[in-house]
Amino acid sequence: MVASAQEGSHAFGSGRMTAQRVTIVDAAEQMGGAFTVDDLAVAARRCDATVGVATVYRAVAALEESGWLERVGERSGSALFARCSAGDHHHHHLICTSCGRIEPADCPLTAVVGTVETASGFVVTGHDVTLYGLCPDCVTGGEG
Amino acid sequence: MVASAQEGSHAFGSGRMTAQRVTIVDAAEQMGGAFTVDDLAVAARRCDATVGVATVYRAVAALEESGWLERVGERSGSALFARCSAGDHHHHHLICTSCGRIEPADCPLTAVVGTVETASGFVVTGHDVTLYGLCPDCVTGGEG
DNA sequence: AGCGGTTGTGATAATGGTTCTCATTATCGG
DNA sequence: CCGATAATGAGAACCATTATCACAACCGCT
Repeated sequence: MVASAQEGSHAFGSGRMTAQRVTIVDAAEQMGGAFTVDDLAVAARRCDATVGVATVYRAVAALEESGWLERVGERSGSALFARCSAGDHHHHHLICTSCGRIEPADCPLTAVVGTVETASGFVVTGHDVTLYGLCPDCVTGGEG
Repeated sequence: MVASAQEGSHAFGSGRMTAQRVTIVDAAEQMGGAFTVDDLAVAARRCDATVGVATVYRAVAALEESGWLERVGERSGSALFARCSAGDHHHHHLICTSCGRIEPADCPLTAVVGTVETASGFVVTGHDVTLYGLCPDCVTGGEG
């Protein structure tokens, strides 16, 4: 399924669905795992060579705002983004250090925040959690 | 206690202990909570106006390498560092969103990693955790 | 279809943090 | 003190990101 400019409600939530944004959304959908803004710009330009860098940055910002994309870390100074497949649900990410695959993970912290608060005296209002490891494919394929 | 150039073993682990590095280490010790490289450079220059930015960056990199400093996040595009008071012990950080104070916290994840692994099929090999909240002082002083 | 207001676009300049360059200087073991 | 070499400082270079600005596309309205 490919994004369409005709949709009244789209990945951007509000805002106009322009041809460039369709291109960018399509490119993002075809990305496997995480990507930088530059990766996305390169991919988008394969469909429409006229798409400007600034447009990609703006589109990514808008897509992140709408929750369709999520910032999942960084790689050598560039922000990494990925499709968010977990919707509004509070979650974090499992990043495979072998193949780069990114999966959402239920927040493992809610159960232990109280313990941390008691131990530290802090009132915890938010947190970042990123788990690194090997995805099932890389575990079975790479072990041994 | 102030760093001394005479010590054979110092914050840098290996490498030469120069006057500039002493200045930088002293400045870092006098910082409360987290600071950017620029903050540190400004502070160091209050003692020795000739300390260059590049030197501070290099010193911070070396101090991070030796474990004496730790990268604890970022603020508006600049990396944040803080003295590591937890030594080699595996830990994370509690960052007060009100005063910026940073405290080490025991890792709350070890107990639940197994659950995540079972649920996801990933083999978790590492993780980043940062907790944001209000430190005891800001809770009692800022509430009500 | 025409209009006006708004939003998005693209090229490019600007910004800002960080790293690199390189000649010079300081440190350290002997 | 000496030689080897790591460290320094000034500024340029670098890179990701953001701002600027003139122009085009889109929307609702008539």
